Amino acid sequence: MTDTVVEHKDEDAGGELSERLRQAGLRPTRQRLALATLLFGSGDRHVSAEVLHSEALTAGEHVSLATVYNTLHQFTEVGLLRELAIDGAKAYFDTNTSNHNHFFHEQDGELIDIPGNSIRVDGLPQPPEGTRISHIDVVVRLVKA
Amino acid sequence: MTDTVVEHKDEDAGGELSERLRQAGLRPTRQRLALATLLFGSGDRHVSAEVLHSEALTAGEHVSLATVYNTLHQFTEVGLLRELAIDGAKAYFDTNTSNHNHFFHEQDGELIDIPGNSIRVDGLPQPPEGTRISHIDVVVRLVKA
DNA sequence: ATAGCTGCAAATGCTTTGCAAGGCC
DNA sequence: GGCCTTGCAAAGCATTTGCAGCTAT
Repeated sequence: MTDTVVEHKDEDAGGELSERLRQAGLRPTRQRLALATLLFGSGDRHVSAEVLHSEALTAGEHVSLATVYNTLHQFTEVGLLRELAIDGAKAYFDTNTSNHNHFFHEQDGELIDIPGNSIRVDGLPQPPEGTRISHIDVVVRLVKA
Repeated sequence: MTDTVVEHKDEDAGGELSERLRQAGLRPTRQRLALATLLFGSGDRHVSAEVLHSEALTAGEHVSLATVYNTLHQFTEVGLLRELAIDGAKAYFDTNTSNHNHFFHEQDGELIDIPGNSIRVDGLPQPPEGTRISHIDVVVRLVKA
């Protein structure tokens, strides 16, 4: 009854990630812990399903692509991630769920955070009847100078 | 040699759309005129390929879906349309190419223009070395109140 | 034990492409 | 006539789904 969860080779030493998942109502499975470690282990990140999947494989954790998609959406539902609709073709997920915005380099497809406190948006018209503002996305699109 | 172009039942009476296409370097074919009429005949619009395609069919003009896609992209290249990346799954094209922004109703998928002069964005950080700002997209996401 | 997860492969939905036939200048 | 366009069907991608087997509690 003492050392129940210690078995993985990842950095979730104190079970912090397990706890975080549990509090979100998600079972801390091997796959979810592996993905959570990749996502939250090293500062703010922007990932696509494909990239996260190959990172998991590279890290020696077998996770199917379908599970990566499921997990990204589940994490998004419980507020651990934010989904970004920037590029059309593929979906990006942002580990920084606080209020902030993005530079998007149209040629490279690169995405860079802009701290939430630097940009201010003024002059918003009243939202239409029966709706309220969920949030405001500002994407500053860049091209080569 | 007199009445060469008059044959279509659309509203391009004076051949204005033909001229507009020609000036953009696109031949004014039946299909492109039909789509241009739908797009530019009635104020600012946001359309998906699918919607435009069925409108064309309803209007009695046969246009293949592939041609709708081709045409939307060609119009975008020559600046007649602007492509919007708002929703991930499908691409929207905006007939209003001037500087303005959008309300997006996340539940309905509805898109509403915000006049370009009402919103002001302050506090933009310097763009990264070697890049310049192409444009800034502001999407105000709405949910049911 | 059992409700929840995962993996595989098939299916889906939007978009693009290849290529032969047709249309505009 | 010659090059641009179109249409069809097939191919392509990212993503989702169905379902049998596995796992955390």
